[in-house]
Amino acid sequence: MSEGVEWALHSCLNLSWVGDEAVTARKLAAFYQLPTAYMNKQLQALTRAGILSSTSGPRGGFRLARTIDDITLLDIVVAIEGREDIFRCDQVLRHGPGGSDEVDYRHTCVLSGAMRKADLAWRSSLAQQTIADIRTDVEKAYPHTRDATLNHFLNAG
Amino acid sequence: MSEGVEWALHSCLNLSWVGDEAVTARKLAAFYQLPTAYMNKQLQALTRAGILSSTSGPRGGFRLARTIDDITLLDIVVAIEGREDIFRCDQVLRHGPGGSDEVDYRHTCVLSGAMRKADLAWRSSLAQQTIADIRTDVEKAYPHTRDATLNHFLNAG
DNA sequence: GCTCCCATACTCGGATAATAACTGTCCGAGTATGGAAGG
DNA sequence: CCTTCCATACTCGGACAGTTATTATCCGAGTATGGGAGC
Repeated sequence: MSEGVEWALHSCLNLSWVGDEAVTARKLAAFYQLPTAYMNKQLQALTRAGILSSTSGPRGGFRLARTIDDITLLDIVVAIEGREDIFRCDQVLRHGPGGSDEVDYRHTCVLSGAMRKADLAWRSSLAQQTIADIRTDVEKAYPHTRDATLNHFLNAG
Repeated sequence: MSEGVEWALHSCLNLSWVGDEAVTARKLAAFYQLPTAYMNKQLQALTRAGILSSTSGPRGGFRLARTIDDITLLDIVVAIEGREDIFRCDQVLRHGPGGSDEVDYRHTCVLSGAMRKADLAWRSSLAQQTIADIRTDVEKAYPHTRDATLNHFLNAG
């Protein structure tokens, strides 16, 4: 899985602390000493998915487009990685004896169904966790993080 | 995820029908019109994992090394893909403000934990399904498959 | 006829290229800013 | 002094290379087979 997911997750969390002010890709990347342009690429993906909104020009940047209650980990993963399942079924049964080009074996193959079941368990777990939940947990476990992050974005950089 | 997983899953199922006789990589690949040498590579991985046992020379090939009750989908996935999590945590917090090289953020980072939770749900689902279960389901849904497969391996090729 | 031996053909196994995906980078299109000119 | 305009600098956005992982292939090491020679 692409490492961009990790960047996106942390950036969304950071943006939730910053609040309404737009933050540039440069600042979000510098926070973790990551390449700016590539970080920008991930933020673009989040924007296309409707998780962030972007503003051009001076005082521009990215900000959250929705309430953090309404941003699940699955949303972010899908925005970066795409909608495809972890296990991709190439339908080898199609080329086996008695295989047909007109059957969608992703629906009939038992193994495909079994793997899909696991995929759904994964997605379900991700869909049940929102950025709001994560933020709450972080603030409970590491109370200083919020202010430290806020200061770093507003003062430095 | 590597397509080799799909090949491995179907091959294990097919081997469970064949029984005790060794089947060559050539035959297992030809069954789905797949490249022989690359199929061989996947079967090697399964052998290293202790799922299959291999025999060289004439009348050689691969056969199941364990009871199908004792082969889970997770075993096969791990044999092909390795033990790494779906989401790999590169510990970006390490390079953030206040980050330390001596902390393992895979254990402290809340986001990492959340992603790991989903990974575990996925693995748990895979671990609960054995090849025996799959075989039972296939034989119920498609009663002719077992004999058709057996005939194809014993007579043809 | 039976046993032993050997050449043979067949199989797996790991080392080696071709391809695709991910990672990283660059420059152009568009925009809010901030100052200068004019009223 | 206030308003309007414009040049400017800054931002995102998509198009372009470099690098790693996946896909595919090849040839050598080892082994059970099957026939032939010898007893």
